[in-house]
Amino acid sequence: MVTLETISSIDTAPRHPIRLVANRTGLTVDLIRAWEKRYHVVDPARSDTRRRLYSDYDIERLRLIRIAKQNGRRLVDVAPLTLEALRDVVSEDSRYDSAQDNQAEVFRPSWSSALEISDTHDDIDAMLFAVKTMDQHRFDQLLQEGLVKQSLPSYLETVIGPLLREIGESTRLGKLRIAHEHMATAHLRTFIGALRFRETFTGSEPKIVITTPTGQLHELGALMIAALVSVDGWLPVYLGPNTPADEIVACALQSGARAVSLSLTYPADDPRIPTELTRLRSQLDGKIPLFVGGAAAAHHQDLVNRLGLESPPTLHELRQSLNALRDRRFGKQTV
Amino acid sequence: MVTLETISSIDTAPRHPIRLVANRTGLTVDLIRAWEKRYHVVDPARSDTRRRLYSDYDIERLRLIRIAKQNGRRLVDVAPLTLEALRDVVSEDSRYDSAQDNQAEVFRPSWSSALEISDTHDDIDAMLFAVKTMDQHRFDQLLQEGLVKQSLPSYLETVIGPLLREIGESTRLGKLRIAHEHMATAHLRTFIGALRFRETFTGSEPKIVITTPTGQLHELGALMIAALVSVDGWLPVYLGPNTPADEIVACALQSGARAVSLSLTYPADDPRIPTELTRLRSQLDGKIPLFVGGAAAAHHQDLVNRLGLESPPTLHELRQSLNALRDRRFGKQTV
DNA sequence: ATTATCTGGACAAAACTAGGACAAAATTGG
DNA sequence: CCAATTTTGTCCTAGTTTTGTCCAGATAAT
Repeated sequence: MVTLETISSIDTAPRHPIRLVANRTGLTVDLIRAWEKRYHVVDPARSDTRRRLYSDYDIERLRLIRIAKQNGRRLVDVAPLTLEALRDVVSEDSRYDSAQDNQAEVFRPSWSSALEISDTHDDIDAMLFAVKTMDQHRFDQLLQEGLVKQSLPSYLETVIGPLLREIGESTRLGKLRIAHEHMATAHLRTFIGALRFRETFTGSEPKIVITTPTGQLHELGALMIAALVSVDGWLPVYLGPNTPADEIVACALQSGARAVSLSLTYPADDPRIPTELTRLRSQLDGKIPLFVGGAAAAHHQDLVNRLGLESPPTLHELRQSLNALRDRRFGKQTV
Repeated sequence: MVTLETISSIDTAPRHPIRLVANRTGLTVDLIRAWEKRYHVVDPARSDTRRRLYSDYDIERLRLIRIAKQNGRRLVDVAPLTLEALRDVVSEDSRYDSAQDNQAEVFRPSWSSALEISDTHDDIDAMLFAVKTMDQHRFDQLLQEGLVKQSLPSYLETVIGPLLREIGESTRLGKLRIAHEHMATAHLRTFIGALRFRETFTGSEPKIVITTPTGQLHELGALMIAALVSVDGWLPVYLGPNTPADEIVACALQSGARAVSLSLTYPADDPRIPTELTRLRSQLDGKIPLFVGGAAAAHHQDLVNRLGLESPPTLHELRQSLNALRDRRFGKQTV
């Protein structure tokens, strides 16, 4: 059935520090306190040392109030409302003119008990929360903000990659709906896809064909690689997912690519993978190196070794290999 | 207190701040005040600090007056009318005015005529050539340049749509390789996906869930629709391709969407389509209209009629239907 | 030892109000 | 058709309220 989780299952146990609440709601710590001071918007429990401890119920309230404010409500008017009344107001505003986002659902953070240490973990948590609550605008905002905090490569490695794994995992465990995953994927697809165009190309960059082989429909890994290598002075020829070996070869030859990179994610045991890889290897001959990566690459370690493909275990090492390859051909000296 | 609940009958209780009224009516704050100053179009109550507080009745009046103005009425004439008289005027105007879809006119300037048609054909040729020669950079450049020549809706309709058909056709006939199609698709996917973000969202737009049903893997049509409706004041909730009916329903409910739009392309005879559409229709009930479009929609005409789905044959008509739906906020009150 | 949170208050930015100015657009008159 | 007039949307100033941010000194957590 399609029924959403019941509202009554909201947890009122106080346990979240103010910082986490700020991360999830997109409000600042100061603002949450100011609202409490002025209108008693929420009235969190306190630890024995007077630290505020918020419940999921409180977080949901704050989230709804943020939305109500965006709809033009005044804080004075919405502050005293109960959670149910808040839902009604937000939902009414959304029905007749609609809002940022709307209806709520419980978020039960199973894995965030004591882990809010690192900055990136907070970011990912906030992103997951935005996905769970279908807050598209906030999700885009978080993606964008996260990028300015660090370089593109480290961002991809420390935030986007883990985020993808979390979303996949949560969906598999039923903590996220497929619809949530789809929405997140669509946004990430556009976001990462657009990253390629941050770089300016001179036309003299070596080209690299990037795609996934037949049967592999998940393209986000490949897209990440495309964005990544464009930073390092490659021109990605991105073919999207599910490309037959013959087509990859044709493309590599026509475009004069210097390398080919494949991303393997799911399913890991697709019988077409060995066939396609072997075919690719033989047709590309030894002239064009073939890189293989992704979560499912490990399942084919033997094959990769036998065919002599490159399979750097991390994005970082992939970059290094590619940089070496790029410089080698140019005759530039490393070391 | 009956404050924020009943919407069945129009409430005269004053409770909405001016910003919310502006959001709902699409008028500016300044304009609402100016109308009050000059003609006492509405006469809102005041809070104890002289802030204006509007009732649902006021909002409905303002909304009708805006429509009356768009239909060519002068403010002087409609300002003193009662709500009932306003309804009569508006419904009479829209009866005689077949082009009640004023928005479309803005984006479809009359000066875009014969000259552009040949132009767009040249553009499409150039794009096809860029695809054939795997000249990604040129392809992106052409996509970008084409957009500034005309409005987004007409661009999608006259250039991107035909281009997609050309590419599909050419690939089927063997004039283009699959690799070419893949590359073009990947670039178009990112390009169209990013178009959504050209619009600035105020948070007051009604939402529309856009996706393709299970088995339909081609998402570009759906993506075009997402870009299209975002210029008309909708907030697309884009789920990408291949979404099961249950998930679509869950998403529509959770996000409070006012409409759902599906794109059917290939395969046209997938047996899952009737099942999924039927399921969708029954679970969405009559409350959320379901739009169906795309090349394969014609194959299911019977089903569409039987289920009472909306299936506008062109993008233009889809826009008109959606615009009408967007502006029809209050249920049609008989008499 | 450094970082996070607490309280209370100060301050600044944003939003609203009132009244009026101004120019674009529409209408009227010649 | 042009010119004068009216209508209408936008913008400005100045004063008020509401709201967001910041600071200082103290306590707690890591």
